[in-house]
Amino acid sequence: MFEFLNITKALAEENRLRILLALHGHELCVCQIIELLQLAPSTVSKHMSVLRQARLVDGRKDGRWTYYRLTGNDAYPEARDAIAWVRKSLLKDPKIQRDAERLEEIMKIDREELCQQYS
Amino acid sequence: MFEFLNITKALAEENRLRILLALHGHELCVCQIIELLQLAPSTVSKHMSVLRQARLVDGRKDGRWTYYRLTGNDAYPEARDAIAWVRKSLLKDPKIQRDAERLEEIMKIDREELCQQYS
DNA sequence: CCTATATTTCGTCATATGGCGAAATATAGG
DNA sequence: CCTATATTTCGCCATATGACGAAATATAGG
Repeated sequence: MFEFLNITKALAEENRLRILLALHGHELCVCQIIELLQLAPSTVSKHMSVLRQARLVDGRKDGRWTYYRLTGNDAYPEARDAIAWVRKSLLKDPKIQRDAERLEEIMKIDREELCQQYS
Repeated sequence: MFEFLNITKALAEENRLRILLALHGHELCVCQIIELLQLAPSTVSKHMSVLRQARLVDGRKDGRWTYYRLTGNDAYPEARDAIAWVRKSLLKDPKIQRDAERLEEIMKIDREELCQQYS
């Protein structure tokens, strides 16, 4: 129950849902998520920690950057099902579609250049 | 997005999850849910209104009593999938199993007798 | 070792939410 | 119409949470 509640609470916030959808199919570094959501680094970091606690995402540190990805298939079943349900439910949502478009642009930007804006 | 968030927020609270699980397979009147959760009538009523707003449950007034049931198959797909996911994830949870046992006892109690305790 | 920089942690503030009791509402039954 | 009763609405309080900026941490690269 406790672990399941970690998941539902993690899903009960718009920005975290946007992050989950943005992470589909590739990992992202924190500054890319910051750029997408236009939130303070500390805020995004907190969201990532909530998502990680719920075991919906996993983080990997590489040099100065931290990359997050969906736990996906290697996740435990509740998390995997959750991600599938969220994706199915929101894929056609206008805000999510706009995010997907913006994300394509963001991923084209050189990471050095992108990150320097926020620290 | 707004409607989906209504669902995830409704699911992000332990007592509401217990209510959803308790409603599987039959409708319940408010005083039965009060007895199960041991919460004040006003608190339960608020929870039911949150669940109803999320279109996870539906209420039907019959005389002095209000009966709630899962929207289930006639629900819109996001709600139906949510209920199935929650059920699958929590069916074996100890607290939920104890609820199921207690609920069997509660449903044996005459409704007149049960309700009079709380108003 | 020193500096720059990416991220996290911490403290604070404003708002949201769960809980209750009191009052309001609705209905059954005299 | 009056009373009893099931439920909801409202107002209040305590706690949880999202937001930020400042400080702390970790790492790359001189």
